[in-house]
Amino acid sequence: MKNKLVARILYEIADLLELEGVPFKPRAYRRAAQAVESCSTPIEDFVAAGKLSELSGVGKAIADKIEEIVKTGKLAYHEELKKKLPIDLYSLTRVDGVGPKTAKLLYEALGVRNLDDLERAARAGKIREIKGLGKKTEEKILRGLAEARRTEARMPLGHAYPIADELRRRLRKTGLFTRLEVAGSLRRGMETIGDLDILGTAPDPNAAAAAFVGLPDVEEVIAHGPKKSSVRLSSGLQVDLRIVPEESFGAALQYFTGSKAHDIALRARAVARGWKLNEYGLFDEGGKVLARKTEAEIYARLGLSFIPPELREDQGEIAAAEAGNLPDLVELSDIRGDLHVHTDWSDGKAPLAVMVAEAKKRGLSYIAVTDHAKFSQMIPGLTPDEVRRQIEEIARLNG
DNA sequence: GCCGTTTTCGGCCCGACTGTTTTCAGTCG
Ligand SMILES: Nc1nc2c(ncn2[C@H]2C[C@H](O)[C@@H](COP(=O)(O)OP(=O)(O)OP(=O)(O)O)O2)c(=O)[nH]1
Ligand SMILES: [Mg+2]
Ligand SMILES: [Mg+2]
Repeated sequence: MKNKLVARILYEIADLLELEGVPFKPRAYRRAAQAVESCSTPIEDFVAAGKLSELSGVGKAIADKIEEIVKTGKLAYHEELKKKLPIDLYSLTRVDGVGPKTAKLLYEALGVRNLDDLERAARAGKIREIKGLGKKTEEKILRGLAEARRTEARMPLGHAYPIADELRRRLRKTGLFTRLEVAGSLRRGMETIGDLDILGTAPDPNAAAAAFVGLPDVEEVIAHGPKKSSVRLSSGLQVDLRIVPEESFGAALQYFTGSKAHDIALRARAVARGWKLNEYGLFDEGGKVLARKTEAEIYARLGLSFIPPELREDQGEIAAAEAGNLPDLVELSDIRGDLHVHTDWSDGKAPLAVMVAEAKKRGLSYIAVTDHAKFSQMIPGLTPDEVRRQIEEIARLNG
């Protein structure tokens, strides 16, 4: 799967164009990069099918570039742009607090091209001498280097869930928060998540934020304010917390759930109506509140049916919501059966009748009983005769 | 460079925190 490689090159092009002062194109390249990155289908498949432009944000020009990357592993346009600034922008901007402008400044002042150069310059105390940078920036860069060198690993959704739950439990225990919800890619149910995004309301936001950055396994405080704080845990996982006024909770949940592209599209929709949408609410020309308490109100006021978080990727869901054409998502209640169930006939814990009763309680219409057969002394299993008897009991329960 | 029941041309989201700034640019969500 070459999605990561393609995204990386597109992101670099965005930074390089931005540094040249080119307007709007950086935004287009970033949007395309993000679309490719968050696409769970290999981008090669789109190329093979000639369907790259089906990705919203990818047009003819970028589609051609993606095809070139997939076929040759590189892109002439990208290499040409890099001649003017021959540095590893992608790696350098992975350092916390280092963006394209700082990377360029570091290259021009000190010849820094990569992370090793950056570390040498920081250790030698050269960075604090650059006009516009200082001691704190140098120290922050030194702290950020190790993290930037780690191989980029997004966390599987299933690993992130329990961590988020535990974090929420610990924050709730401080007694300083009234509401706490998980937002970001975790709420959207993405297969992998880059960080944890948590939204809260609190009577005393300063105290709540202080409790957050003071959690035991916080290794680094990236930002600390009454509305927004960010930390890195000792595991390397970043956690972002937004604290908003109670009445803005719906607008804030909409903002913080994202995705970024979905947020931007919704905000543009508000602008087209002469309104403004931010994490505090939807406002008309005069600043009057149109909606803010719930997400549902925000979508309704923008003329859209409610869009479930799982669909919020700006890949056609807004048009569908406007037309009332949103697909029905699979819910827990849609699960009809369980095709792998053990009972106490082998190594399961519950008797067959209990499993059947529980399955009915959960609204399942069938289960497949898949007890072990006898094949080792170590694992309990059914003999051919027991299988026949179990089949009879199943028939009785079905009857 | 992309996109569209306001448009196929003319727009392109909005705000919080930090550091070195004497008034705001850069980075990030
Ligand atoms: N309006 C707006 N919202 C943004 C922007 N960047 C991020 N957000 C919002 C939407 C995101 O889903 C949310 C959390 O940001 P993250 O960087 O954590 O992204 P997200 O959780 O979607 O993906 P991740 O798995 O963390 O990479 O903040 C932005 O540039 N503008
Ligand atoms: Mg996130
Ligand atoms: Mg985040």
